[in-house]
Formats: sequence, structure tokens, C-alpha cells
Amino acid sequence: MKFEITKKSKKSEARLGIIETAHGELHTPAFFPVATKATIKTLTSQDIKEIGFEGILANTYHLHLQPGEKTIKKMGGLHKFMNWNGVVATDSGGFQVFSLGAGITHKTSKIPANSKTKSVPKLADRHGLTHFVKIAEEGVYFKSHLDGSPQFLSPESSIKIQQDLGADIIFAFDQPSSPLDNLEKTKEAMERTHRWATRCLQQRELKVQSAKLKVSEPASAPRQAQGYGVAKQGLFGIVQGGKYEKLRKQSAKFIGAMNFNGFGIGGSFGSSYGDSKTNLIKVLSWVMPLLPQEKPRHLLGIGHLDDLIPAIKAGVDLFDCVYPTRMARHNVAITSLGNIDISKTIFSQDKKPLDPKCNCPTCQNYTKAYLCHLFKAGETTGQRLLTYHNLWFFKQFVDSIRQKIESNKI
RNA sequence: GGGGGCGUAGAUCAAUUGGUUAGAUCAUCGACCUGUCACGUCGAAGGUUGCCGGUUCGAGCCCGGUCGUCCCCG
Repeated sequence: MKFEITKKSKKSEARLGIIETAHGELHTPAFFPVATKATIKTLTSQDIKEIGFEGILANTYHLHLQPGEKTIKKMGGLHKFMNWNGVVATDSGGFQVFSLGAGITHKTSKIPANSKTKSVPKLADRHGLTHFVKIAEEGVYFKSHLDGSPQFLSPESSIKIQQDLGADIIFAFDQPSSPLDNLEKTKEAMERTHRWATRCLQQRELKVQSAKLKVSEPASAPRQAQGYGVAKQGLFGIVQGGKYEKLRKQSAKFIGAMNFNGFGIGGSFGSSYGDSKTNLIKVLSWVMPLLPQEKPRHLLGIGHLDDLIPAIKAGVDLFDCVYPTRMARHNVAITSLGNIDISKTIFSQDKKPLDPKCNCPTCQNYTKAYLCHLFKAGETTGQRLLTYHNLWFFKQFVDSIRQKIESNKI
């Protein structure tokens, strides 16, 4: 993996760049739609290509449990398996340490619900499951959410799985802290993340060394290609530290000094209401100056539309977020006029498209009335059409930001 | 004409021997969703129990009448 910065803004820390991978180029700033289980829910790989995305993000935890990395490796790797010849990034499974652990016991999401929300989803109650994640120094013990079987994930195994999956960009196995954790607990998670980062790099080094050896053996041509691919995988370290300035700076210095190909900024950034945006931006203002300029930065799990511009101005190159796709499945279209819940009866006889300014196939071919009907009738085509639109909208949005950087407007 | 069953939220149904402010599900309305356990979560509104009368301390439940509806027999 190679990263080249092609332009730096004069107004902000924003920059344009190109990430070169074994599966093509990625023009940054870029947004990865999330394909947790090797699919952007409701869409095909061709759809994603049509929309214009150059990369997607899949998940180590989910694919390890089903169908298993060995199967995917046998099927020729994730790209072939899902018929996607663009860039693939894989999350390490670290987030599931949080979302299936503290996320459930604390009944919170990565960013806590705002004060208007009277209650939060009760996944634990619904499934009768609690405390099925145990974090130890060697790794994380947990029960599969699919069949309850005992499982174990560590920095080493996470890297190995991601190598088998064959992603172009992989992430270090980290421990995100819960937004409800205090300074002490957040620090503990950060320090473990740092120790695990070292182990991830060591694990990757083993593979790279053995790949180099194999390259020098003329008899093993197919292995050579595979080894070359692994050697080209970019490994990103992850900065933690929650909402605490001291920790974030400490983490950025520590992780930033390591031999990673890029960096993720993860964990929680404080609350999502009131001064939420300033929380996120504050964290970035602490972290970004301490990360090497010449390497890409990925803001993990963000975001909302209004998070993107300030983050890019702070120097973020990559994003991934479930938001546009999940919102689409939950009836909400993200448009130039704001979010609209298309399932509301007010749209049942509305002949206009979702977004008058949008050129996506959904907006070109279907009325709000039809989409409203599909959602009320529980037809999955509605989810598909809305997912297509939301991703199209995000793609256009990020493209327009790139143009603004190009013309020095941002 | 005679006999019987059933009438409870917009819909389909609950409600111990008559016993507090008649429940559930779906639909409706509102809010939420940030490295996806997610076609999900939370909340609100909505009923003079067909109508009239009676018994009782107390009736959705018992009694009489009436209206509607379905079934059976003439």
C-alpha cells in the first residue's frame, strides 16, 4: 500500500491524496460504506461500483464466525468471493469487543444517545445475554452471538484472519473504551491497545518475512503472488483515549511513532448532544498534529454528514460508517433538504422524488409515494432503493468536498 | 316465524368464581440510530365494553328488552 498526498489545502489541514493498493486506487478523502458480512446490505457489488465507491469496509469478527476466513481464503479471498475488485478494508474485530461487551452492559452505542432519547436499545434484554465478552491481556474471550460457542480473538489471530481475508487495508486489534468509562478505565483500554498494537506489528512482520522468502523460491509461483499481496497490505494502528486530552495525545504520540502504514482514530469522543461536534473536533485537534503527515488517517465509525467537513478540515483522509445504510433500512433518506422518514403517511401521495437535486436512479425513477408504499408494505425493495440513494448522496457529498479542497475553498 | 352463537381500541383477539385506573399484537402518530448481534429500538395516542333498563356495595361478565350479525330448524 502506498499513499501520496497530491494537494494540501491552504485554508486548513485538509488534503487530497491517492492510496495505491493491489486493487486499484483510492482517492482521498474517501468514505467507505460498511459491508460487515461481505455485503453492503441490500446492494450488490456492481451497485457499489456504479455508485462510484472505490473501497468498502468489511469485518473480521463477523466473517471469522461466518463463513470463516478459511472458506473465504479457499474461495480466492474476499475480493473474489464477493465479486468486488475495488479496495477492501477490514476492521479488526476490536469494535465488537466494545459493542458486544460494554456496549451491551452499559446499554450504549459508540456515541451515547442524546438527552432527548428516553431510553436506549436493550439488546441484552432482547437476547437475554450479558457479559459474554471477557478481555484478558492475551486477547478477548467471547461467545459467538450466532451459536454461543466459545471463541477467542487476539492481536495475532485478528491479523492472521485479516491476512486470510486478503483485505488491502487492515486494522490493528484494539480495545475501544466505552463512552461511560472513567479516566482510569479509558487509560487501561488505551494502554492495552498500545501493547496489542506492538503485537499486531510483530505478527504482520512474520508474514512479510515469510512472504519475502517465498518470493525468492522460484518453484512457488502462486504463493509468490499471495505473499506479495500480503506484503502490500496496509496495516493501520489505532489511537484510543476516549474524551481525555492527556490520553488522546499520549496515544497519538505512541501509535503515531510506530511503523504502521496509516492510522485509525477510534473509540468514543464524548456525548452526541449539545457540544458533540466540538467534542469530536476537539479530539481531532489533539490527535492529528501528533500523527505523521505523510500517512493516511482514518476516522473510524464516523459519521453524520455534518461530521465529515470539520473532520476533513482537521486532516482526516478516510471514513467508514454504517449511518447511511442503516438509516436507509430504517426508512430515513438523507437528502439535500435534510433527513426525511419516507414511511410517514404524509408522503403516501407525493409524486416528487426523494431529493429534487439528486441524480441517483432512485430519485430519477421513483416517487416518494412509491417508496412510502414499499416501506409501509414491508417490501425490501424500498430498503434497497433508499440504501442506493443514501450512498449515492454520501458519495456525491464527499466528491464535492474533494473538489472544494482542489479549488482551495476548504 | 322458532332456537342458538357472537357484538370489547382502526383491525384481530384477551380479561381468573362478577372485584382497583379493561390488556396484547398489528396498524396509526412521534422520537432515535455514528469501526452493523440491527428490515432495529424506545415512546405516545387510541375503548361511555352495540344500545336501553334491571340485579348488586360493585357488571365487559348475571337478568330483561332492543339493534346488528352469523348458524340451525320450519
